[in-house]
Amino acid sequence: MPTANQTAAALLDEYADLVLLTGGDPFRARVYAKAARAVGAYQHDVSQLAPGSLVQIAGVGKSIAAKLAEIAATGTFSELEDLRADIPDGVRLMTRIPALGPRRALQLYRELRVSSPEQLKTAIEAGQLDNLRGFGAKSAGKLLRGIELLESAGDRVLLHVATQTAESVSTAVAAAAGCLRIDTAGSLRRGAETVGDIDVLAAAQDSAPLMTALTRLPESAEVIGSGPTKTSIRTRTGLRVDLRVVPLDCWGAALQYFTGSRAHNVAVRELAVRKKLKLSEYGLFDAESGMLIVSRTEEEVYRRLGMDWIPPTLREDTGEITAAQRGELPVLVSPGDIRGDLHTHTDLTDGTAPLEDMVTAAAARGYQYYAVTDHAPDLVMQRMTDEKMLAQRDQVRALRDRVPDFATVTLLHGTELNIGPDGGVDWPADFLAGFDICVASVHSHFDQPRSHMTRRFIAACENPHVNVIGHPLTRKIGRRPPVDVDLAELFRACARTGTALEINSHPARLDLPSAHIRAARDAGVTFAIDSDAHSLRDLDYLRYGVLTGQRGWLTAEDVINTWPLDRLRQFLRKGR
DNA sequence: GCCGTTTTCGGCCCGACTGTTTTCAGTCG
Repeated sequence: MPTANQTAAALLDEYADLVLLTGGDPFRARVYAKAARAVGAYQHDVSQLAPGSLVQIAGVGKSIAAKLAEIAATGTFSELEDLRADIPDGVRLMTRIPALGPRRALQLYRELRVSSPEQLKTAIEAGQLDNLRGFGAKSAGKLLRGIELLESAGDRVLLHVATQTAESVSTAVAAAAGCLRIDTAGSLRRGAETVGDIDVLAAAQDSAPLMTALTRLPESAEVIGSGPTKTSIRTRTGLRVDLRVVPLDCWGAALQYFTGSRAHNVAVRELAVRKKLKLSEYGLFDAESGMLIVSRTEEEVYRRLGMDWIPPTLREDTGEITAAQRGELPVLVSPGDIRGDLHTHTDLTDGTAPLEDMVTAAAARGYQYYAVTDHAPDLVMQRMTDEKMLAQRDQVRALRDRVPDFATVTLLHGTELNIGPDGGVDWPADFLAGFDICVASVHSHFDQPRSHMTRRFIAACENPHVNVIGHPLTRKIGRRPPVDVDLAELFRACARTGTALEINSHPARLDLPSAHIRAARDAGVTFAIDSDAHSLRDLDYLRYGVLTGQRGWLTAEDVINTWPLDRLRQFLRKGR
């Protein structure tokens, strides 16, 4: 996705927020927020498009097209600057405090001149909210806790952390009396990169025992709210968990609704309205008579709306609804399609488990092939040498011959090369030729300017022994930004040279990110979904990479480690 | 501000919970 699109999307989004904050038309704000999403996900660079082409983007009309053109020319647009002058940036930040929305943030600014979370904290402590209409003692306490939460930052957690919490909550609630069914919904079910809160859906006649099971969890630190259909807690680690309980009869409609995303749901509901129907978490109804039509399964709900069932990982309102209506949804890559892992480490470098243990675990997972790819000498702290690498190769060959232990899994000996500042790698061609597979990754010099970084990656792709570019953007979620590389150029180079891009499955990486995968696939790139395991447990991270690939609309055909070994080997020869 | 298998104007997704007020607005998902 072009960077210019992200910039333009952020400005449109900010404008939508400021419209709400200044008491403007909420429908106008929604239109801008919707246009921001569409621009952010658009495949072409909006700064290079004429207004006539800009209106092709869903949700962009003449007026927003003009603003996009203004952004391309000046980096901003005048209406946004007017609102920015009207209201301090801190007021927008105040709306990120839980329980404080645009209306009351504006009230606080107008009546108390409070314009940041810090100032709000001071004002509450000074008792300035006591005489403010609409604010009571409870509001003050709630806002104070909300400000603390905002200050403690880290408001979203990585996928594996959320998964663990969700599984522990689900186990406890499922054991409550009368729980008929339970599943995780929300962004976790959609396989999003990070999770802000955990949504669990359960079915029961009587919800009370389930709600009690949730609030009495040992990890529950605070009950945020509790009613007959919905209870919310905050865990000791600060993670919010929402439990919704519905009758079994409306399971499908409820699961559809609570899975989201919000953008997807809004689009689906608008579609329902156009068909004279009404969709809620309780079912799909005839709008006029109020008669229930379907509600038991998601498949029925989507079918009755005139489309195929949409996998949760696609539900982001980025074209999946149209594709489902036309019966053109891709058959997504699934965990069962994965025949092997092509990027793993052992304790020869920075892994924690010995070769044989890793191979045993891989065989137990039913893999048909498995590549050992320890680090190469240029990462000096790994202390790799030619001799150590060749000795490992002998060990791998010996294990390969140990029938019947490893008769079912073909072992590949590989390495994870380091892409140096100028695109060179650790070894010359004759030594590289001895490997079955070479992954190559950037591990340093992250701040090179775009043109240099792009040349660096392309040089690696053009190396006839480099098969996979590992964690291409080298970002770490919430900790290290992505490198600045011309992605369109990189994708072209990968397609041209027969080099796959990795989808690194580590939950802190998820790299290549799903936002870029579709564009890469459209450019003819193939992918390797790898665990980059440094321990036995890490092998299981592969499932997060599969979710990421699904979010990028990938089929098994797009992923080289779903291919049979013969076809994979031919790809790894890279035309040599 | 956008959009049309009712429409070029008049709509724009829907419901639960909370706090404060006393019938409802604001916030959230």
